[in-house]
Amino acid sequence: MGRRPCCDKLGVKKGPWSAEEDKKLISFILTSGHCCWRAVPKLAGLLRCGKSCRLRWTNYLRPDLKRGLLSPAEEQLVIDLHARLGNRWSKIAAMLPGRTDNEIKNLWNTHIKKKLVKMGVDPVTHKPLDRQANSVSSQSTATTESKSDRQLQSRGTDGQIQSSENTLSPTEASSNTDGADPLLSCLWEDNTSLLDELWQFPSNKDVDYSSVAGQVLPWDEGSCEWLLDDQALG
DNA sequence: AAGCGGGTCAACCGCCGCGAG
DNA sequence: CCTCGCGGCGGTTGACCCGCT
Repeated sequence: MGRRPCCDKLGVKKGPWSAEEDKKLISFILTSGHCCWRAVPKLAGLLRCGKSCRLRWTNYLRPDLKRGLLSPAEEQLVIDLHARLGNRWSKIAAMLPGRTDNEIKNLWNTHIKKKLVKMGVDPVTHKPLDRQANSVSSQSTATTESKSDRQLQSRGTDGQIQSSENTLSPTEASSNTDGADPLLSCLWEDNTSLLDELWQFPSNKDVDYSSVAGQVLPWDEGSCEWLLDDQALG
């Protein structure tokens, strides 16, 4: 016997979400919340699996999502956190307000990973590739994570992290968040008033993310120790 | 202009952990 | 203590886009 599917596969729609479905999901969650994801599609009148609804909401429709490219500082933080946490994307995402685990995971796999390899850094161990080969052969355990972090940071001072690939200035990065998906902005226009009443956190329109992307962030200081100290990360 | 290949990202799949019964 | 159901997580897939030849 195989594993029981998460939802009744019969009559469950798959694939990309339509504007109509998005609208239904948004208005349902804004008015009723999501007590139980399994029940959401039925109550919202969607032919979708509960998981699919949750994913769509958390990764795309959530009002506190920050869209657009990661700022160099955010990118550096992702690298730093990955060196400590590994592929625990949800934990990493938790440190980046408005970013989703899926988004960071995608970014890591498509962009940062290659960038690190290009820089000669192993994206898995965060150690220099050549040195790592030596350490593997000599079974050296002397290199600690913090050490590799420092190596990474020092590379940053060489202009590698803030390399020409990262030509996006903070202001450009923040302006990217303004260029929201036309569909989303359309959807949110319909719900803005509702949203303001129902949500504690502000909508995309109300947030000046330039204050995040453009100003000096705590992790700009070159370390996110304070974050890691404060949070229980298992 | 058409074909191809690489990059990007939304979405799915299946496993895992946790809490309730 | 055990079982079951649910939400969450990470890996993977596939459609779409874009630049290059």
